[in-house]
Amino acid sequence: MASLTDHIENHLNKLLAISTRSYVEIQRAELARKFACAPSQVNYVLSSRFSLARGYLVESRRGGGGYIRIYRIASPQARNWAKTLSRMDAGSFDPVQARHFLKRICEEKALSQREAQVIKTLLQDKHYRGLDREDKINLQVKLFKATLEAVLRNSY
Amino acid sequence: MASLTDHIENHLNKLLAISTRSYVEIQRAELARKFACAPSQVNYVLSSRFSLARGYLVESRRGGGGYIRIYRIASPQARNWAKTLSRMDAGSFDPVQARHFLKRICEEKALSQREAQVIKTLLQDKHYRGLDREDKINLQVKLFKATLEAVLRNSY
DNA sequence: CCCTCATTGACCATTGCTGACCTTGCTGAC
DNA sequence: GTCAGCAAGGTCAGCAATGGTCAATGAGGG
Repeated sequence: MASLTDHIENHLNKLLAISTRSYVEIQRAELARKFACAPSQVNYVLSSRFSLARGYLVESRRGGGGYIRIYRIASPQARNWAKTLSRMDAGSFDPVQARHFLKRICEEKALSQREAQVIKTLLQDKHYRGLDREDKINLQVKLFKATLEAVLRNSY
Repeated sequence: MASLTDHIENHLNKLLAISTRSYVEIQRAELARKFACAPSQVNYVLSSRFSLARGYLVESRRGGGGYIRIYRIASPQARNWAKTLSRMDAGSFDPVQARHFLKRICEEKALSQREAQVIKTLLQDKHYRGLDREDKINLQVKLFKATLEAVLRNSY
């Protein structure tokens, strides 16, 4: 069911695709008018669909002549994923960010759709019902890291 | 005596039959309205008639613009694995057999080496240290099944 | 009379959307 | 220079729109 958020996401992705630069520049109010929604809806789309973990960078300026720029950032190399992975621990782990990370390396072609799907499954809280929060997070981190490392090991 | 459940099952099967895709997409509330029943009745139909054991997969999303998708697993072979999977539970689960199962579907080219590697990783006991034996087995079963379901869902 | 399958409702979780209020940058009057 | 005023964009709490779970209850068939 394509929601408004989905439509706006699509629109922005199209703009990015046809842009000759590495970014696309929009005006929040104008975009809101085009989709007949509240301006803050644009912020919602940006934060839920164009986050850093998904490989985008958003930059903006307020005031007269203000704008919002959305950059598609260049792909990190495989060794950087390892670094990112190693930085993850129970303390800072966030399943949402982890999912974004998966989507990202999937887009980089380092992971197939199916592989991503499999690993994403491990991040679903429902499988860990009955455990306390700490055990759950701990397992999610461990399995997430272990499985990704297994994949990356096998890609050479 | 055709029960409400039977009627809904029939309806969904018709939709599946005429669908051009490998799945049908519905909205729980809407379907409940059409059959004048409680929304949770739909969940009952899904779990009792469109289970993995019967060769179906169900995927859903909550929130505004949410949906429920029902997939019919296309290949008879895959339906067979699904049945095997659905029979696995904490009582009978055995990591050794699970590995054999992986090996088999790997040989049948339904699973890549890398995918198998990922799933094998989560069968390793070492990740579950600190949990009681029962919790461990429980998690291994759940994750094993859930990840393989993810593969099935993506094998079209 | 039981036992199993079917139904329901109360309560919960997740995602999307909006409006009220806040912050920042610019420009012009004085 | 500085202060008022307008023109952006930012934040966040809260409501809306979905679907999920589970325990209690009902209905039929043996």
